[in-house]
Amino acid sequence: MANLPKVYEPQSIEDKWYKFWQNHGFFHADSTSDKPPYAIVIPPPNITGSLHVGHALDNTLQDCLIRWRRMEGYNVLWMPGTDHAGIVTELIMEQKLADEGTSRNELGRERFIERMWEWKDESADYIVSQLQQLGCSCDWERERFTLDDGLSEAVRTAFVNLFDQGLIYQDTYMVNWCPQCNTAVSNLEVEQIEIDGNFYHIHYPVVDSDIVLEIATTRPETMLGDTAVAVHPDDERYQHLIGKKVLLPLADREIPIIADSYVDTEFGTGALKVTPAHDPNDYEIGLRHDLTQLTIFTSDGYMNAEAGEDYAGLSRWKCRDRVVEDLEKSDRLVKIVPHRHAVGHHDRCDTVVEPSVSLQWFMNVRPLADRAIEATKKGEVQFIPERETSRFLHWMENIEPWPLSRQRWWGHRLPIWYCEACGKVSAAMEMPEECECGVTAFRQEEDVLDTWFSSGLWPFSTLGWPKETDELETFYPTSVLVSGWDILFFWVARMIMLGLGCMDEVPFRKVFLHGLVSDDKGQKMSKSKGNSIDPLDTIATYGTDAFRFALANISTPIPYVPLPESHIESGRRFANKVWNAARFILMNLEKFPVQDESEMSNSGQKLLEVQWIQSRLSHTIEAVTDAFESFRFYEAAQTSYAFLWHEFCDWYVELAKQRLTKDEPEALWVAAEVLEQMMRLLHPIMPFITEEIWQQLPRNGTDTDLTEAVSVTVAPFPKPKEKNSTAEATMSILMQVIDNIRSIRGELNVPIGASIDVFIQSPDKEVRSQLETYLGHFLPAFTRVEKIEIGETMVKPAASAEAVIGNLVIYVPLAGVIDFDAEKARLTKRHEQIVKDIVAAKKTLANPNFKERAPKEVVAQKQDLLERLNTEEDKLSRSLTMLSSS
RNA sequence: GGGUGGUUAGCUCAGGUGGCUAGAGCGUUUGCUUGACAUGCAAGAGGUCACAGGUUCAAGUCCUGUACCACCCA
Repeated sequence: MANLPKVYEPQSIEDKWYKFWQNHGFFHADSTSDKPPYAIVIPPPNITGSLHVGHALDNTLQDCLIRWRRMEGYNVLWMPGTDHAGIVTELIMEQKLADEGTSRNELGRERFIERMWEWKDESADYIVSQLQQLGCSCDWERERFTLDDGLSEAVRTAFVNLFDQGLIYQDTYMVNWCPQCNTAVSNLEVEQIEIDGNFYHIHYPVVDSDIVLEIATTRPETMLGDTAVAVHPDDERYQHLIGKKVLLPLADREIPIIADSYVDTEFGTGALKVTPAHDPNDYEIGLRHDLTQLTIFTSDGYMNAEAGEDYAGLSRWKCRDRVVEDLEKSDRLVKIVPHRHAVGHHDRCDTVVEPSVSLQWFMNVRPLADRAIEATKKGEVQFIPERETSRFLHWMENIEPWPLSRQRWWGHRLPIWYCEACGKVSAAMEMPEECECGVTAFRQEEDVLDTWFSSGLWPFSTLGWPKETDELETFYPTSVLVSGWDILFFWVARMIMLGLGCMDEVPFRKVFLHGLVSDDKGQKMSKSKGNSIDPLDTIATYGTDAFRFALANISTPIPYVPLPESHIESGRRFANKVWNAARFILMNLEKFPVQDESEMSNSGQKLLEVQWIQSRLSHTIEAVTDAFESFRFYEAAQTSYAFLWHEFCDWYVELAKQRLTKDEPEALWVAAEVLEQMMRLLHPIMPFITEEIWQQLPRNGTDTDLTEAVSVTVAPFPKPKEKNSTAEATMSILMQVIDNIRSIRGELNVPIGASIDVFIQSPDKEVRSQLETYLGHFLPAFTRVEKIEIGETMVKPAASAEAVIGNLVIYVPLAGVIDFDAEKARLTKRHEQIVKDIVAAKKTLANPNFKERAPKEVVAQKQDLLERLNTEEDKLSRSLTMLSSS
């Protein structure tokens, strides 16, 4: 065996094993297998360059599930791919073009798209390599991209179907318009951000009177598009003005004063300027009162001619300044009051959106939303954590039409055809041959679809839909979707609706929504905030497995999961611990080779510590399996960590060492077997180190699935065996005795090298016998002891420290060493705690109702506790008295 | 304004359906180069489970209210 380095070196093994797995085709799913299917479609990363820590978390958790199920014998498919991510990717490209001194308009649509494809190839390759470095066991032969031919066909098919069902329609409506990106966006893409703005109070003079109406607005420039002023019909202050007109300052237009109950009398001055073309609420008021919609902005956020010649050509912000200035000059500005309010920003470019009226394509999602609600209520799709269900349902119940079209180039052009002659609109997979009017010339819609439309088809378009493929047959609906909760509405909801619409079945049975990775201040990590961790840097510094362990370890069910550096370091230490445990075992196996692998599990079967560790291992396997089952990855990680470090290494390996000094290798062989199972158990979380170690370990030869497996990746996931509560109980007493002796030594500053004598008194014959059998062997592994004496009764040796465990007392004579004050302080502290616990236990037991109503076991347990505490208290208080009098 | 989640050790978090003497990691104190591991070993310190009521034999856990924090939606 090669020399194993003292410190685990992840870099030297990760590439090797990933290539090994790929060369063996372990990740490739079989579309016609008899094995039960298990499928996950990856949330396709945007081709915006590199992955961030959120992707690392999301994909680590998916890989855990995938690897676990693969080992459990499922026919596993992890479908990978990337998303063209229309607007964001275009923004990146536009920045690149600007750096090159050109622009997308200069390039033209065709050349621009070519550039995008070049970028896509580069970015997708990089993303794939990052996922591979993370250890993701995706089926790379099936990698997809949302603009692939097949997926594009799926988009057109879905679109045409929905159009034919009357669910997709064209309409002139108010939408959120991004002047920066020059496109409509949906509500979801608008982020409300609180900003410090102002309330501008403006006088609107009432026509043919001396009265002025004071209105307050946060956006004075929009007054140029006002077509009314509204007051509440019941507002006594303004009753007499309803039906009159005001002269709109600056524009010098007369506009009506109308009554509408939308107006909040408490808010501002109770008089609302109405700009139907540039405010969603005003738009509704405008419809109710048949007001003119006066558009005053250009699509890129400048004032147009309707704003008046003084303002046309100014930007929105310049215009605001000019309007305020002019109002002041004309004495119409009453005051400016600071006012904090939420303003909608496009989430992709942070530009303030401009609500505008335009002609767009919409999808009426109501019918599919209703089906999604029904499917959810029937449990056809289940959300984890459960609270997400109500968030989902609430959103679905209040869903609004989905604006589908984007005035962009990078994406799926709508399969909408306009007849050049009669203008007839039709939806079709390809350009129609002839229009009803006999003309054969058509023009395809210029707009592209919202990116989320193609993402919404992802769970079945990647499996070949609309073709009827084996993959669809085998893997749809997929098993689970893993994603951050922040895209529940954007993506998960759309997949469910479109899945129901196209496949007549939900796209996945379970949706696991994990938290978002945040920094130690609780802020979501993001590149723009500059507080994010780069996965590749982290992997280079700590190793993939350490990083993955940390990610699994933090993924508790809270909305923001902090990932401090210390957690990743902790992961690295754990990897190193695993490495060194293996190193110890492998080094000693050279000296004590396993004689008969089929006999491994029977090795040393009569040894208490063997029975104990195997029982503890079973508990661990059970807990980890259950944790994966219910998406509690943190529990899987923590349970494995605690067992491997604090039971296996701290106790069992130390005991095995002890056996080796006597040339008894059975305990070592069991250690090898336990470790072998632990490598399988940990493999989903830490794939690389487990493979490296597992390959070198002997395997129990009775299980052919195990012995024939060429990789831990395809070895069976460990199964719990029978537990042994007797061995666990006995071991627990021994461990407590040892702990107490070590405490005495530590707290009373017994020199490390000094040997001590130990006297143990116990009235329990069985316990005495167990101590006699094992203590002599166990103690030297953990502490330096010269002589042990065990008896039913015992006189406390002079100048000794003591410890009490129930009715068992330990004396450690420390003549010349003992510090009586320290010993007294130690016992007093323990005594005080016990007295407190006794009071509490007595109080419970004193209550007659407790004995009547509590289950028998609970009562017995409590009585038992009190008895033990009383015994300990008795012994401790006696010792304390003696200490005081000496 | 509506909704959801949170408040447990110095920090970050665990504590399904109420029932051990409330846990972990990190940090911290003390002592150790003990033949797997100083990315380690050993021994400690550290908590009125936000507050106030209520239900119950029994509340960190369930209910109501309050305070504060975070997020989502309008």
